[in-house]
Amino acid sequence: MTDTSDRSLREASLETDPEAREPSGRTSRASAVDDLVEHIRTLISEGGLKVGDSLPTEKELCERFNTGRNTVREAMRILKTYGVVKVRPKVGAVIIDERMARAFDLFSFNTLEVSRETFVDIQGFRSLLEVASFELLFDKVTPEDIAELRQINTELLNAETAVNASEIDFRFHTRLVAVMGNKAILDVYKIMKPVIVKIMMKAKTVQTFATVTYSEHAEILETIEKRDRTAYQYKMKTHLDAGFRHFSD
Amino acid sequence: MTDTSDRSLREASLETDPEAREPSGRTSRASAVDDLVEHIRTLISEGGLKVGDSLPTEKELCERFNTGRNTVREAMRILKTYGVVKVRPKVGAVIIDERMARAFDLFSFNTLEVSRETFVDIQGFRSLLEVASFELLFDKVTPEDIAELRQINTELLNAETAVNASEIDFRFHTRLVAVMGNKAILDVYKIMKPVIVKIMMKAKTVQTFATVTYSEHAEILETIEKRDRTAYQYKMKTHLDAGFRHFSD
DNA sequence: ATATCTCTTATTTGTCCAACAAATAGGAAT
DNA sequence: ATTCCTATTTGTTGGACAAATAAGAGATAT
Repeated sequence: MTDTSDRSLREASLETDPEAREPSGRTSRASAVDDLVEHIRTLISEGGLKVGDSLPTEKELCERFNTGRNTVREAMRILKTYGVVKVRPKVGAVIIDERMARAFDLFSFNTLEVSRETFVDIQGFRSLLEVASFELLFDKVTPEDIAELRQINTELLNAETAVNASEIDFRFHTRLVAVMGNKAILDVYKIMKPVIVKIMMKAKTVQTFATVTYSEHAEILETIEKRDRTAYQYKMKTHLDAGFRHFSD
Repeated sequence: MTDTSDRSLREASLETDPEAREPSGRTSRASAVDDLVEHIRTLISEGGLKVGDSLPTEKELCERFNTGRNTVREAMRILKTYGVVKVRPKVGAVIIDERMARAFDLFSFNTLEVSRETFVDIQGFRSLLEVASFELLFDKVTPEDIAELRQINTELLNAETAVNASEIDFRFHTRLVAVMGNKAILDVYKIMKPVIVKIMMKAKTVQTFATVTYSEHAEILETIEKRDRTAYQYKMKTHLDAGFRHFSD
């Protein structure tokens, strides 16, 4: 009873000023949560809030935007999932920037099978990063890099499972890409990790990793050491295309 | 009163079987929401649910995992933000895969200024995609591609604002990357859009776009038409490095 | 009689409120 | 300076109602 009257009263007061709280000219036909997310985003940008600054408490957000606490919580949950705020009890919501880490989570849902198209696309991309950019790679690589790469490669020999081995395989190629010293490229590589690892494991046993993969890596490292451009491109391309025959569709 | 007794009763029953509901061996010290997300993820994978299949209703999830409805809603909100479910009133939550689209949202928070490091990284990446991959580009490009690129470039002349012009500039380069026919590369490019557009706008007016940028694009298109590898690489590299001098730090 | 359309109904999601538990920052007391 | 207490804030739950809508019931035309 009292609840009902309260509601109609509150909603009536809202009706007198519909869409007034919309910062941009959008239609406001979205859900209350989406609206609120938009509000908080403008609150961050127009308030000039930087990483480390705090957002108002849940209660203050309720009052400021005239909405319920669960709505505020769902909006904050979205922002948390985006990796732009970190909520700590009592101290409130602090602005962060962990969007890259969230992107990793995003693609870690690994239920779907890798299609032939995805395989071709991903390996084509990797070919671009790891084969075509050999000039940059040869220019920047140091003996320490090669030593580390060789160290990672030897771990392949002791891997106990194919899953374990594919993780090491991925680390080898990640370390190679890291030589280029470009953070954006490295981030992209890490984001793609789940798919790449899945491709690496395709039709491979732990023995395959310890024999075929290991020696291919070793040969690739030799071409890098000798700065043999032609051999590097050939070996790496062959290495990346190895899994191709398993898509006989 | 009744609320309190109910609660303690329920929680007591839970205490008898702590962590029993944990599918994996993780500590269960995470929040109820995070636990529930994990539960639903295993529900999807172990249930073999595919895109298009439906999840149980909120109420069923409450009963099955013995949790409150708002907790279920926050968990579903996370999954919605990830782009793995789409919830429609009455019909329930349907499994989708719009993670790539969500990744775009993720990086569309554009409050932070582009640092010199980010500029160098991003442009280095673009250089890899647009300069180093000229062989692939020249191999696949068609007269229709070039016609479309030229059409996009002419739109630069009629742009009314710098924001508008930078969007067209981005479309030009996106179209160029699309020629390679690799979806993964194109997706990465689109994800980076906010940063790239911000870089494009750096210290440029709408006049700059209509004069300098326009003619640089036109020259690049000519080198592609003539399959002039050397000229293409030089022109494109120069084009990408243009904004460099604005970082005099 | 069948098909199609409209209306009703029951179910489900969206939002809000109230209550309590858990964590903790900040102050009070020692 | 340390310890304890308290008030505030977030985390979780239950309940209520509004809004949307899928499914079924009923009406109408062919």
